[in-house]
Amino acid sequence: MEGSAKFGLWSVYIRWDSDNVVSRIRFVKQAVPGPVPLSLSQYLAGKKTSLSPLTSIHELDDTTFGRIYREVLAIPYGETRTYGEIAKIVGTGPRVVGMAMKRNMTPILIPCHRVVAVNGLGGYSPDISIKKDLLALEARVREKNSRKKPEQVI
DNA sequence: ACAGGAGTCAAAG
DNA sequence: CTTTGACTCCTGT
Repeated sequence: MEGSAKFGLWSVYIRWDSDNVVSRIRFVKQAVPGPVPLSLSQYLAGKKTSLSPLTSIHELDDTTFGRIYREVLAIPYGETRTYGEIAKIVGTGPRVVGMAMKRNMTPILIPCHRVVAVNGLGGYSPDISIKKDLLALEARVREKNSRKKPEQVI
């Protein structure tokens, strides 16, 4: 199945199968007719902080890229890590982490927007403003949720 | 083999 | 403050 959901000036195209395995997510300018998973539209609306039960087609094996994707998946909603931090955990260089992010077939699901440079945003395809907007959305939702339970703030 | 990245750090200008 | 260079190491060709 495939379709797209609006996100600001862009649309989020998604293709997935009946087992909730997502084979492609991509930002497009023109909407693609068709359904999207409920969890995605709720995430984009700031009503949900998890994309479950969706899973990515990417292998999370013990190759360098597999380990990188595993670490990126573990970054909590609303938080960020730097390329260098991920690289250190996985035991590789920061540029390799950037390379893995660029080749990520399922952005948002594997939250590469939460991986930033040590001194700024870092890059994002096809448009850096999408990364900024996703991080702003998560920060806003996280702020709203923490206001409900002040004690839970770290 | 080899070039080149969504990076990082330190040193120099 | 900005620029430059060394470092890194995996991937596609």
